[in-house]
Amino acid sequence: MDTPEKTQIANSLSKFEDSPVFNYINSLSPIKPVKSIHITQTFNSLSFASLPSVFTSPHVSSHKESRFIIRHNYSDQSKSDFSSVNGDKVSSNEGVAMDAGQLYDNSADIPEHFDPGVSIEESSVDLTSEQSRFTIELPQTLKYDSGSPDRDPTHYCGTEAESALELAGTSVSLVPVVQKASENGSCEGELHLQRICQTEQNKQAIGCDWEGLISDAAELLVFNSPNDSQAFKGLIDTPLDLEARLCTSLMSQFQQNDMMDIEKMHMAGPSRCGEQYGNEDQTPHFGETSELKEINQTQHSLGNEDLTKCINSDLSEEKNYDEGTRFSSASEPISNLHRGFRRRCLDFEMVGAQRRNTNDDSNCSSSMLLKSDEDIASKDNQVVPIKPGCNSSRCMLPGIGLHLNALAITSKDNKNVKHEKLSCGRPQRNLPSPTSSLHSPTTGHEPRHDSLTTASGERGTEPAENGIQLAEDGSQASIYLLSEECIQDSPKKKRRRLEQAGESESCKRCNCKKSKCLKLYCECFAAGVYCIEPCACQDCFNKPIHEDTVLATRKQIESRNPLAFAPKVMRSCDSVPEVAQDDSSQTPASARHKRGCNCKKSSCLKKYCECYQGGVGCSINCRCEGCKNAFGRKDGSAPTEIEAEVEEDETETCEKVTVDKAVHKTEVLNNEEQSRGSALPITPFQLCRSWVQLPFSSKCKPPPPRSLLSVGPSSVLYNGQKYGKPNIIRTQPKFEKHFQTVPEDEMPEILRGNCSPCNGMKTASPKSKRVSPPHSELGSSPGRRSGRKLILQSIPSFPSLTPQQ
DNA sequence: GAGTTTGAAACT
DNA sequence: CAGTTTCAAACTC
Repeated sequence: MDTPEKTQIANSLSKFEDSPVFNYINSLSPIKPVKSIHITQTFNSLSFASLPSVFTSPHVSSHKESRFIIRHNYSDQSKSDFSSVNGDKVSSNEGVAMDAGQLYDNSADIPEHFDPGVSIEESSVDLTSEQSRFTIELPQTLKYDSGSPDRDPTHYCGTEAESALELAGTSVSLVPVVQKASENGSCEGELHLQRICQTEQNKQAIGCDWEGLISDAAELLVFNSPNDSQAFKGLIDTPLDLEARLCTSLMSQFQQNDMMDIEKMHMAGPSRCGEQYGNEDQTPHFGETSELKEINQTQHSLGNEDLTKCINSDLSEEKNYDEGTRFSSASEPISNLHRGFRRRCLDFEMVGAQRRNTNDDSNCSSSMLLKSDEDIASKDNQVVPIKPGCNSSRCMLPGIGLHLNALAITSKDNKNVKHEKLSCGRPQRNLPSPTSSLHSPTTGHEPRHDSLTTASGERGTEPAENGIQLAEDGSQASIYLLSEECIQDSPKKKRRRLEQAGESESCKRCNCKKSKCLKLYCECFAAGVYCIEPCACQDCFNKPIHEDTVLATRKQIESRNPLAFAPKVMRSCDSVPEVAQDDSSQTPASARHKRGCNCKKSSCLKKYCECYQGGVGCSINCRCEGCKNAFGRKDGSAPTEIEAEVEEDETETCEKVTVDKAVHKTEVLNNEEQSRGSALPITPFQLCRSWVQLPFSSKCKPPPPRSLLSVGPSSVLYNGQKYGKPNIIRTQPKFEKHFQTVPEDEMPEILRGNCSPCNGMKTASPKSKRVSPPHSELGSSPGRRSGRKLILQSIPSFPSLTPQQ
């Protein structure tokens, strides 16, 4: 599309390139220029939305990922331009990203990426051009559309170079597919991508309204990029239907927030759309603000906005779902978390995401790239579930943006997903994490549920269908299943969700009565998410309405303990897969509780024990008495068994192996490490990074969320559990459920990764109840080193984030 | 669903 | 830093 639009885009691109932020980003980490792009965007976004202390919190970083940022950028700038620009840059960046990816492992894949990238660019260009058209037209007619669509496209092209590339690849293929799909309107399950494309096409044809959908799809694609083609297809397919449904039902509420939610979802992970929407209506998450406002304005302007949003939400959800499925394959546990994230993700989560981006970029980007590669390969297959591909380093990657997504899917709900997720996924409580949950497909799910719940009735029937289809497809199926469940508004389902979510933490619900949900007692608050419907809290101040209060309180708490909002369970390695691979064996404990537990009566066999709850074995840091932690005792006895088994499996599944090793090592190493007292000073940034790196990751956020973020660890635990079938307690911790399916990738990463982060976290913790020994992990594990390098690189990004705050 | 237990978080 | 209190989740009945 050589049209003037392109020229505009090119100009915008040049602007971006010229922008100091962009340059800064590029300079930051050699690892992933692509991410840098994101970052830049994030920065922009950040500037828009005040990302207060939240960002500072590691938690946040972990959870959120590029998405938010990206979107923000989009929102900020002419999206179309962005997209085009991004596309161009992406190509260039891709090279960098590719390099990073190569570093990680996927050198082989890189070429593929490039190719896809090229194709992608073209495709992106087309999209952008189309989008630009829309934008142009829309402004006239529908402004809001331009925003969403543009953004999406931009996301597509520019946001995540990796994803973009991947997406581009997918998108390209998708477009045709979509068309076909639109014509045929066939298989929803298989052809999410097609649907998306269709939706896009339709939108184009239709106009602004659809643009939003398209953009959503694009976003989804971006996030899902890896497996996108499939996921997208599914998304696309469903979206149309869903759109109609959702739109009708949800139109009123979601519109504005959807974008944000989606973004958040991506970042944080799945959370209930409905809830989020509801909340968002009141107020966006912590971070939401300027961007949302802008979006909202634009959207509001259009009556169709609702529809678009709905669609977008749907798409995003679908995407999320898809991602979730994919990622779920990678990171299962995330699913639940994602839900919560999505709906409630706070801005800081965004920040976290950003951080993640930086960190994850290395990891994620690599992961993304890897995924993308895989995806690309899989794309051809269309529906092919991601699975094991992940075995390779890529598996790890999944976590990055996807972790949240993965979390979104509850193990129970998504059996298929679990299997698929094997590749990589990460549960994160905080989710804030994690992770960021960039994509947080799960969030998409949940949100959907919430929102859908209302609409669910509408969808309700379909879900089953979708579910079936999805079942076939696997990842998608899982997504659908989730969506179905979510959709099914029946209280029981909700309950299940909540329960699951609660377990997973993704959908945390609190029951605070005296803390006003402004203390770490409150799980929601601790996880960096707003309280939502399911919460039974009293006098709750943890709501968007009280954003200022929440932020202030958060700052306070963080001032006391910078790591307060960091995931309790640390995944040591988020860093690069490469490292993870190397480290896997070396790294002591892939996941450990940040501070360690202090159990005296529970023998670390009940959820009272945070370690157990997080699915992590107790470590030296723990001061527990009579530790019988099924995931790993202080002494390491129990875990060893599991580990041994795991090891056996490892041979088969590298990831698993790594995890187990990690566990063993962690235990053993922990001892060693403790003795060593790894010096790696864990600065908050590092911690954050670590979080970010957390594949969950996130996670983040932990996403970030204490537990959320802990995803990484949980994954580890899971790994151990999974692998360690023997002693494993059936009552798996929240994470465990997720992890059951936990993708190997995650595990490997964690294992590989090195656990430095954890250590850092521990050390960083102000209270420092726990011992700092963990440092050893970082230092000890080679992988860690590599991870650190990455971290360092990524670090620069952080500063920017905080400053923005 | 109410009550108890538990351990983290917060406070002193 | 240690001890105590507060709090809410986890658990039990």
